[in-house]
Amino acid sequence: MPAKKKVQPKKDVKKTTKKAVKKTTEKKIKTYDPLRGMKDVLPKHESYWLDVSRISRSVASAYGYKYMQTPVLEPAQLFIRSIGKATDVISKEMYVFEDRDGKKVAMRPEFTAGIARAYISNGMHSLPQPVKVWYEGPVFRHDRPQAGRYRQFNQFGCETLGDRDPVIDAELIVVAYNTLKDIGLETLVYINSIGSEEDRQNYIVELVGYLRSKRAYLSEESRKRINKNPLRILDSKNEQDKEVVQDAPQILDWLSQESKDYFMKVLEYLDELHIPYVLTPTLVRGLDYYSDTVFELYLDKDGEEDGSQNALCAGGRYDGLVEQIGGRPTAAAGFSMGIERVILALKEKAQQHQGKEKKEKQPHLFFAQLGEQGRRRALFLMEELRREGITLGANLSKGSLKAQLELADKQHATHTVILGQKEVQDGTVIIRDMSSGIQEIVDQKKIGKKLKKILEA
RNA sequence: GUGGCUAUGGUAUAAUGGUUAUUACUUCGGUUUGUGGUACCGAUAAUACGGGUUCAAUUCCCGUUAGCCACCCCA
Repeated sequence: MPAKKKVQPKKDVKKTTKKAVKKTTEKKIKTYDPLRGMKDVLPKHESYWLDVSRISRSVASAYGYKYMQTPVLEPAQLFIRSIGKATDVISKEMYVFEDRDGKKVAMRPEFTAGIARAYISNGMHSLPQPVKVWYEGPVFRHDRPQAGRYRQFNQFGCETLGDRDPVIDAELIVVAYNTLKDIGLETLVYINSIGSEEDRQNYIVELVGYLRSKRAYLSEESRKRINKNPLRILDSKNEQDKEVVQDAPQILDWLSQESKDYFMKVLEYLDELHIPYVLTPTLVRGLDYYSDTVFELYLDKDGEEDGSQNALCAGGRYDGLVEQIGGRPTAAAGFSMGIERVILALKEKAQQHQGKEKKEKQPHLFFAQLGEQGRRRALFLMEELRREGITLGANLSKGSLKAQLELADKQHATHTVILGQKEVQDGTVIIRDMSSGIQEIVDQKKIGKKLKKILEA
């Protein structure tokens, strides 16, 4: 304590001098960064986001899926009941809080539960079955951020509710596969069946028995999981564990005949569709509601080993979920895709292929204006042109022609329309070819036609 | 949640226990007022935050925060 007291006065002196210096040199207001694990999507990445969105929705609707939205906020209990209290997603990752009425709410950690809830809330069981929907939007998980892993991220996904048929499972996989393919990513489908609830219970008993007998050879991590979550040991990355798992009983051998037949049908349909899949007996999903078919789509990197965050898409059947949250028994299945991961993969791919791909020069137009008269006339003319479907870049707040041409150049404009005092008087504009520098005087009434010609060329 | 690495203008970087913290790009302005892609000049702008050691810390130490990586888990 006495030592501390000695230091105290010194501190004060330092603080005041530092502050004094800061105050005179700058007035700094605290700035804010995005919250941990949250990302700004920047204009320069516009095309990634818009392309992925456009392609995924067009594939989904081509297969007959309809768009739907559910709220970001739902009763916390909905997710707890459906995903499972013991799962990591619920027990340590969900954003839960009390709203101003003291109601316990959660930000959705995934879409499926909300979709199932909406199916019940809106009496969708009285629609022709099955009901096929797609969705897209942000979900939230308070996990530790890493490459390809954020606390707020976006999912695109499809769900088919109200029927149980292997062809549905196969269709969902095709939609996921084709979406990624159209986006430009070749993937491999990893697939397994975890059977019915009963099958799984029987299997777990057997598995735990086996693991206990090999307890000594397991990693410390996995030993803890024997009782808590034995299925997860199956896809452990630990080398020791992998060896033990190799000889472990396989869930496929414990499926009921019905589940086995069902799964075989799914695989047959996939063969029919020429979808490359890898039968993966160790694939188990982290959410409680899955039953029978489960699958994941990974980037098809030939030879390379999968990183941990490479699952672009995952899904499966969840026949018990709707009933679990209070609806009538309703078979259902679906998948969801991590948009950030898809974009990450696209960016990596773009880097690899840099230089190989030609940059297509799309004609882009710029409108430069000079002086108050020119600006007024420009406002009017651009409005007219836009109505004709011609889009132009411009910066009306810039005064000098030099600055505007500079901007036109930065935007890779192929042609620039120039309008100054003189042109206002004459009722004309100058159209400048940016690569050759050749300029042409055009009557204002004919700009539309002229520009359309340029755009078509 | 656990462990490892990291933190300098908007971006990318240099350097240092001691004068005014380097350079490039970007942004903005200018090089005689109406012509860009080159050149030149100028302006803005940083040692993440808090504490400690020291006469002196951006530099060394500790904590916090954030980022990256691996694990856990997941999209």
